[in-house]
Amino acid sequence: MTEPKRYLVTAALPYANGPLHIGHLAGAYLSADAYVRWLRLMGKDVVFVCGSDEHGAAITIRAKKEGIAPREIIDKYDKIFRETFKKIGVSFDIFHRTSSELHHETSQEFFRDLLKKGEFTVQESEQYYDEEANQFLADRYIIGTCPNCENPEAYGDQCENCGNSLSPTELKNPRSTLSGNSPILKKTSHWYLALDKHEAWLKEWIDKGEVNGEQLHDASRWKNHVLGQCRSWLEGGLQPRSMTRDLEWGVDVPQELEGSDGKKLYVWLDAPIGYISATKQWAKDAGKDWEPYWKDKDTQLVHFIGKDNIVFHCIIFPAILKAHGDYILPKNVPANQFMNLEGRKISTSKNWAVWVHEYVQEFEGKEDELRYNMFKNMPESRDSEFTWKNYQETNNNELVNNLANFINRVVVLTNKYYGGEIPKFDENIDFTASRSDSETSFHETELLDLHDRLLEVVTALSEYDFRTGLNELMSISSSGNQLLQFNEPWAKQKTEPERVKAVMNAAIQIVGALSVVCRPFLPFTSDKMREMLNLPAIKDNGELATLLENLAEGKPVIEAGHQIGKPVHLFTRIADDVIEQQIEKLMSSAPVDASTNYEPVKETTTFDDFMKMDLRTGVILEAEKMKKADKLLVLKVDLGFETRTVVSGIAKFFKPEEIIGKRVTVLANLAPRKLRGVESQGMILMAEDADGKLGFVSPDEGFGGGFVVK
RNA sequence: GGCGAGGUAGCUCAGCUGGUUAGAGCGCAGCAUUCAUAAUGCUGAGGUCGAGUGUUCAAGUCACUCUCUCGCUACCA
Repeated sequence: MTEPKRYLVTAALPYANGPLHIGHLAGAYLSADAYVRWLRLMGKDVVFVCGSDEHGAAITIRAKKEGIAPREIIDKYDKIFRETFKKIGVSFDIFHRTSSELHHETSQEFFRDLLKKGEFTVQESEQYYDEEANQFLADRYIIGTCPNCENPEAYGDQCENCGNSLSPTELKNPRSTLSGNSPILKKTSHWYLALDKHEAWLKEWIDKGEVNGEQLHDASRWKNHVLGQCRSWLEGGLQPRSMTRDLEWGVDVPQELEGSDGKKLYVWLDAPIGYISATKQWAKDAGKDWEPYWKDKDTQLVHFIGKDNIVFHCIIFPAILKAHGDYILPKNVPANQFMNLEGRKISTSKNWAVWVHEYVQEFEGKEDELRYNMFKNMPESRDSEFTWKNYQETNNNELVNNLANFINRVVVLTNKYYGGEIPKFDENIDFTASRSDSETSFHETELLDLHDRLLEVVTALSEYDFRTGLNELMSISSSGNQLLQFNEPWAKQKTEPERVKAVMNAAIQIVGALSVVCRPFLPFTSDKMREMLNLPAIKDNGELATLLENLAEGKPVIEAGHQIGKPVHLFTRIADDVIEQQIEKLMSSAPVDASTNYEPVKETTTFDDFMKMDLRTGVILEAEKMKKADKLLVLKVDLGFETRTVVSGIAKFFKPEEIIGKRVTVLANLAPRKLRGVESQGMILMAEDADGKLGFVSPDEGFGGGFVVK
């Protein structure tokens, strides 16, 4: 495979329904950013696109709940995204929005095109429609009389009395749960992408990186978990997938199409196309042509995403791109796994997270410190963990003690001995080399060694191995510390000043190289170093490539005679109390937020309705786990007058042997229902806290089974 | 239950198509050192590679069984 002419790098579009946390950074954005910054330093033609994902049901539902327009929500988070990304140094060439006109046009155009190419099948059906609520009704929103058992409260998908599954049109006297009115049947059609048609080539593409015998990428370079998940999907057989929805908020299905009324594009069709519309907008702003970036075979397309997005980026979107015909396929999709926080999963709803917009505020000027820790613990091939303690350790022990300290030593000594002027030296003087500890080494081999070590960082980055790249970076700094330690300029300055000049010159070359190669990971530090060294700011335009060429030819990074600036502390220690404060904040904010998350009180009911329920005390006699079900326990409950079999979804929280003899509250007159083939004759009442944890509602000691609860 | 990904030194993780005494960073111990933000360098201790069985001249690396963690999925009236 030849060297690509240009690169297009995408990072997952963040969903505009909440701010960014460190999991987002570790999942996609920082690796993408390092990759792009590296490409720029190598002088490559690269475009880095992203944007807010602003459609979909979750935003609609939330807007309704809060009584505001979806627009308010997406504007709020789009703004936060932009500020946060900028502050943490994620260097998009464009951050676009899927609510933009250009995006709507682009997705519709795409849709039309796929339609024209016969990629869609239209499946028409009659669906209930609530004229008052002005929308089609999902099955669960319809209640009616069951055709089998005459239960008047059967749902559109299932009757809970007889357990039969139903379709809404089978119900007698259907009514809408939204308005109570009887809905009307209305024809509706949806467009299905014939994914099954693409199964064969997708298989070949995933397995071998080939399409029609043409080698497009090296499949062995894709991550295991990415390949595994794709194969799992392909094994299951691909089904046609609906690409339209009955929704109010989203990209309209092209209006000229029959039946497009009230229909929107499925967000998962619209979102990846967001990469394309973003590229278009970028091209427009930059006066470039967007098409080669998406359509030229010499372009390398890379999607950076979290593991939750794998199938969409590796199966569905490629199918769409291929179906369209003109578009290239991604060269790699280096999806990361998840990052946990202090031993628990990051959770937005439980407020168990480190919010990036808060971090950049509270730790202003310490953006690279977070970036460093993220790269260090990047969940490249399995879930990883962020802890504040570890953040402190990596900062103090690695950034301060190793990197910043090395640079500081060199700058301080150079200022002290030479007034800040990089010394000229005699090429024939030997000094101890950093890595080999041998006396035969001299200046030139030190430069070549530096060249090789930079190359190792470069190689790691090209293989999406950011963790290794970071380690290589730090080992360059370590070798600088060795160089000083072995040669002891502070001791030799008086006795062998000429030799010290050679050593210090070599040391400053390492610092100069670090100022360039640290940039993909630590962009702010890179800038600070350039300033301290009194070197021109990096324009992200091939500086690293030039540096490598020079070193290969034995040319120094910085010429002797150059005047550097005064020492500045690049990183400073983070004290224990700062870390303790953060941990405290995390611990205290989590439960507080959970408690504000109470379920709203339901609509007022009547005493009569309440009295319809027959609640009884009960005692669990037997309990066993339901086979082939993770959550279900089959219980025998003593109700005094009889023993009931009750199936309950509590297996995650209770072991069968532990709950025998437990007093419980039972809804005794609930219609029986079959669950996994076992008839459940009642329901055990459970309390559920904000974390979803369950607890029994138990009568006091002394109550046996069968007594009335009222 | 089905499928996928993992379980490697105290911690965070590398170990590609099976091949000499299993690696890195951090932490820890000892020694050296002071130019530097009590920083640095050297040396060292630490692992029956989740458990078991098998294939092989040879297995962390392949196969099977089991077990634990995470994700998707089904089942929580």
